[in-house]
Amino acid sequence: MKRRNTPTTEAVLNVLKKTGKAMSQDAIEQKIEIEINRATIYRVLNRFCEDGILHKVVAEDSKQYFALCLECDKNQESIHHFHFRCIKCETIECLPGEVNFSIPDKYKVKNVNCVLTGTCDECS
Amino acid sequence: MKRRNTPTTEAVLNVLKKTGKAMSQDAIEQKIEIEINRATIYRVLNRFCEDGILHKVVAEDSKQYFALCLECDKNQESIHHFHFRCIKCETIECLPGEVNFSIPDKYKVKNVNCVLTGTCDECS
DNA sequence: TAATTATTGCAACAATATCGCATTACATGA
DNA sequence: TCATGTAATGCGATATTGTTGCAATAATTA
Repeated sequence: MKRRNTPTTEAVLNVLKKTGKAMSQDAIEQKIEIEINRATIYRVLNRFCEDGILHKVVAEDSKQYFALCLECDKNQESIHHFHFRCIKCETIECLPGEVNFSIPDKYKVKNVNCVLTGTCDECS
Repeated sequence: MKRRNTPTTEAVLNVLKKTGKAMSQDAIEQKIEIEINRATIYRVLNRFCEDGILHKVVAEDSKQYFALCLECDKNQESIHHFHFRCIKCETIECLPGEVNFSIPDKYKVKNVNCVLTGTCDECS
């Protein structure tokens, strides 16, 4: 299934590039210039995730946030990093540090979802 | 506001003690002997969280999971640990390791939500 | 330019979680 | 033991988030 370039896909990517942060569908819809259906935004976001262009985090507000994969490796085995969610400015940013954990051999970790919540630099 | 002992509160606590894992409202409702309303279970769980008896994690399935605070300190500053969610047996367990992260000074972390997902010891 | 098929919008749906309000029942003091 | 204040509960309604089916649209390419 080959992907197609559409105004929608470009607009979504541009918003994410511009803010440089992880955003929810809702936040994206608000910041975007053109009008895009909610379901479509989700589909675009999920498609980008499949393609390794975006990654998804679920914060403890139970919402999904999507961000550009920068240092993420395209060869699947992405380096998992922490995310910081500021409750004041309501943004989520990817933190540079890698997530380290130790776990018994037999356990197989397929996904890592780490979000720290609090107030960020500017809001503290 | 003084807490009261009710069959509901005891039943919920007992289920969590018995399994020793983090459970969702749904899982608790299924395992419990008596019939308790959904909203009530949520209220009981949230009350226990306020009292520092339980702690809550949100997994990347966007659901809330509640577990007994064992090594959690009652003096608020609880030691944050990783959680492991097995997609096969659909349970979440608290891992012993502490979550270590570094973050710029001005940032203030108020909550840590870390969930690893995959297959556990028994299901691998 | 026509044809193929990925993409979109709309509406409906599912699931999780919360809230208001009337009712019930726990716990305490008399 | 009983009466009373009020925390806890059940019910229904509601909010929010995210997904899906289907028909219509539009991007690619030959």
